[in-house]
Amino acid sequence: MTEGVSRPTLEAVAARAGVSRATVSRVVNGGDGVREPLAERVRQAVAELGYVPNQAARSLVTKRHDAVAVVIAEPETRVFTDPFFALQLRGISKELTAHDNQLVLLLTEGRDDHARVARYLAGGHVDGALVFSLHLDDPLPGLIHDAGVPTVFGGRPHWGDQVAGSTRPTGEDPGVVYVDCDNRGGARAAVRHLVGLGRTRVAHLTGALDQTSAVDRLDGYRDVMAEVPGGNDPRLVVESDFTPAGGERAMRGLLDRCPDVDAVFAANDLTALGALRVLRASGRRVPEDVAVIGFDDMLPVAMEADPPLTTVRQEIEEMGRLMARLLLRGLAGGRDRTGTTVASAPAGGVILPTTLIRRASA
Amino acid sequence: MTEGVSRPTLEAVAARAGVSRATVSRVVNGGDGVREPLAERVRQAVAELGYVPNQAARSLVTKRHDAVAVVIAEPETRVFTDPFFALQLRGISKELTAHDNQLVLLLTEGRDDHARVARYLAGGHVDGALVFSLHLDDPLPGLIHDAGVPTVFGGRPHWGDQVAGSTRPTGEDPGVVYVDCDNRGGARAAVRHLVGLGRTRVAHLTGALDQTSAVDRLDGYRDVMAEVPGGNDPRLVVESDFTPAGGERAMRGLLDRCPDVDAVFAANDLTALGALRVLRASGRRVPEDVAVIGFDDMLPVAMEADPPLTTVRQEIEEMGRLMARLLLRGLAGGRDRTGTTVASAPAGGVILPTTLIRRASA
DNA sequence: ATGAAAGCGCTAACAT
DNA sequence: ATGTTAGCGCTTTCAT
Repeated sequence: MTEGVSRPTLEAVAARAGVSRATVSRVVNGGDGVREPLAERVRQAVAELGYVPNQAARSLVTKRHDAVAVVIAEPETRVFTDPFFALQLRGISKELTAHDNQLVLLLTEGRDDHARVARYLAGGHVDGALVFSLHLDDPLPGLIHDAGVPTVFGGRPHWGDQVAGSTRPTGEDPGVVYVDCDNRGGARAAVRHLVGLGRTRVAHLTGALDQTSAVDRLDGYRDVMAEVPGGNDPRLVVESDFTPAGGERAMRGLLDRCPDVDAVFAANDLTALGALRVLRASGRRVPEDVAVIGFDDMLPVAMEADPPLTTVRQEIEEMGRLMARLLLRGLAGGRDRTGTTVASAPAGGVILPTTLIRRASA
Repeated sequence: MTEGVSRPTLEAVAARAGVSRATVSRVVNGGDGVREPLAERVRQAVAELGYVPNQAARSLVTKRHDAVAVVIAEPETRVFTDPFFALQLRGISKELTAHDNQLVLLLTEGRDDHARVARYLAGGHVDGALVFSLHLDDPLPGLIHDAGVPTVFGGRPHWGDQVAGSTRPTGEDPGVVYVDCDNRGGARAAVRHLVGLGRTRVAHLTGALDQTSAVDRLDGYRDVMAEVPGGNDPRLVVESDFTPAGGERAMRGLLDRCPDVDAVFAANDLTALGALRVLRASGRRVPEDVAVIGFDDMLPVAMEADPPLTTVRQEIEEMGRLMARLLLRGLAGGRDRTGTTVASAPAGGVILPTTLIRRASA
């Protein structure tokens, strides 16, 4: 661990090139309005001295940081057993990098961290925030909103959508920007596929219902089942929690109450995995006796399952990219001279499509 | 996406409290040498105005950033199908947060990104770096070393350890600090367990051998097998790549050449998963006919495998914490008045122990 | 113990 | 087109 000596400043470059600081600054920041021979001399000096601008000094005057925070609020362990966030991060990172922005990662483990994050965001260290908050009762979105930082949410946030039955939730804050996948549409496609297979007793193992994704998938299931004769048997819906253990539990309960079930739509791949195991243990064959579909296309789980899982894929990385792009666009487009951000990002949500991936389980 | 108005400055707080800027600064930074009544007035003003220090201005004078970069160099997809980095990140984040440091995440996808990262690090935006680079031929560690930023590596880096047979690799750069798990010892424990079970034909499916972890695990396997009669049959070692598909391929090859194999130590859980499937397809029972052990204790893979996987667990999150702690300690301890870092972090590597987790597969 | 003042390195008016 | 200059908000001597 060695420390370099103090780095050259604009001043030093200016001296070396025999110009003023302002000229160097111009060249370094794009070089408009500097004649070529001079600009070249400056670039020379920059290269020779290995000059790198001091970001702190720059931010101090520009009030820009070229940095955005990624806030992941997840007290549960799910984040860390699921490549979901890793993929989102990759997408975000790629997009940010392409626009010379840095990614400041803020992980929160619970209530205590919320204050810290809110303070950081309110402190104006970053130009904007990308926020993941999966739980309906999470105060973080509100805190962040109050912090007044331009924000894009990952996954539909909960505000004011008590009416779970509507396609576009009522009371949605028009100023809130978010990116999500088409949970409801994906669920519909899955259940339709099952019904199309001729299955008549199609069950649903839900996700944790304090997350909008779980609610939306349940809604999608109901959309289709409402049109199927005998499809609204409430016993076919079992609440679970997105985990394999939860999937097992739910599947066992389901088998008890509805031994005649011939298809299962699980809220995610992990849940499907648990269901698969219980089905196997019960002597049922998949997909012959019971067809199973998951959600996420979480690799390697889906592909390595036995049998390989038919599932609804969401383009996770693309969601990340999109979030970053929306935020950056908002930042670039915004800000009139009073410092107020001009509305330029699309308000409301952007929903990415899902695709049904057919493998062996359904 | 709304923008707040400009935030209060030190000046404003000073005016409000009726003191000088210097006094406010003292209170904000710990408050030594300010008498209580006055200090309290300042704290009042800070609270009333909701003052948060401007980090850019502060960094400009202190030359500290209270931020460290986490560099993850991983062109492969492995990072994103494996909760490994997510867990490390969590550990790092916790430790950093506890010391009021921010985490700047730098993901690299290939050579192009290396220059960018090197520039960023050399640019003095962060106080130090935590670097993950899994591949032996990766130029990044070298670049980072040249950048002169205090650094702690995750996983033993490759420099000068061509002599794979020694416990402490010769030629190890004494200035390099890294944290790793005891890959070799863990491998030994796994293989010893297999041998203790009475297995005589114990095979090893290696990881990608351009990664030190794979090499070390192979070495551990060889350590034990060298003492077993007939243990150095080269056909029992099959090169693989840490993926399930690779595990399948390797296992098939192994079965062809050594149908009498009765135990397999896979370089990681994913590889074991592939092996498990091939074994099942070949009609062999696990563990009765062939015992299988993995490495990582990667959940949910290991626990949800069929049968649940006996494996070598490494404390991934703890490794992350430790890396951060070492870096921070080096930063805090270091720096005499000339700005040169005083050696205070332990040179060389810190190796965390592994534990064998017994489940059903061996 | 407190205040006054000098920058940290940079950008952005404003001159020329 | 280029140079001069005034800060950005903070910490840190140096006086008092």
